[in-house]
Amino acid sequence: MESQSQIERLCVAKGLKMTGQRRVVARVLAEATDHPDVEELYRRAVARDPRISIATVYRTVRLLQERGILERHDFGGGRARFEPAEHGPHAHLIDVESGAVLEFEDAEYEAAMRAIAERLGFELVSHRIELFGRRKAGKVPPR
Amino acid sequence: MESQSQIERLCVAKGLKMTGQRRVVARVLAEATDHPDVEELYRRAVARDPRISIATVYRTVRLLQERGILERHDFGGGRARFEPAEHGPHAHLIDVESGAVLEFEDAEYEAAMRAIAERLGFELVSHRIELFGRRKAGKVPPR
DNA sequence: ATAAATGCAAAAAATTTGCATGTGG
DNA sequence: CCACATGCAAATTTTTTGCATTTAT
Repeated sequence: MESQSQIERLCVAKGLKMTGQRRVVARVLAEATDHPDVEELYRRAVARDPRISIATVYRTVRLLQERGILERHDFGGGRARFEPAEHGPHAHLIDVESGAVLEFEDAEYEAAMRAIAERLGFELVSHRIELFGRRKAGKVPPR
Repeated sequence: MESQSQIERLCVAKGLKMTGQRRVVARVLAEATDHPDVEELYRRAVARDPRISIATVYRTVRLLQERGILERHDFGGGRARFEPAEHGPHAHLIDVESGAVLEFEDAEYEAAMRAIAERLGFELVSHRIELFGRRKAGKVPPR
């Protein structure tokens, strides 16, 4: 049997019943290096196992989101996109021309964000940092 | 005649044809201190002038967004929410319990964000900083 | 066994669009 | 005047749901 994905481990830790479908979605998410939308997740899931419906994908991402396992993003383009939350602290830089999403570490800013929240009387639960930029001439697109 | 709203001025600057409906939406947006969704914008617009349809509100926010006059946000809860872009540099703190959105200045971080983008080979076009927090016990909700 | 998950298709929401009509420049 | 904006309702798109059936524990 294939080894458990990180996402699946988190699901189990949260006491979720692990069905075949959820395992497939978990694996697809764990393997994604991009930020797929539901339609794309569904496509990838079906490729692994046709015995899954889009309704289940919707139900699953919603569930994982509520459990804090998944993060939902809106990078423009109309549809919600997802990525595992345990991806470590990070922020996004979106290329406004191509829509490509880069990630970068923001460990140094996390404390600062927490401090801001504290100042306003809040305990920081999570954060989102998104920079929208235009690739500078002469620069190679970072891979 | 009522004085022109800031948003309307921007529309004119962009060469947009100013119709009664657009003027109303512009004014509603200019007066909003919150981050209304389309439904809410429509409600407020209709209150000012019933001769407006929701389709026009959709068309208008899309147009203003494309022109960079409006910003679209996804604070969770499923629907897109809007605010004027010329609102100055700012970031949001969302109360995860109530969904309330606070704004705070982030001038001190803007330079840092720009530096990060530069490091990655990008010219910073805009950014988005969203903190999600839980109100700490004993703290009064900031106004 | 049994409470919960799934598929399917229908329903509900959210947004866009075609077209006849109205209107700003 | 006339290109473009609007209203309206229909069409799309996105997401949720009801219910009979299957499945994990």
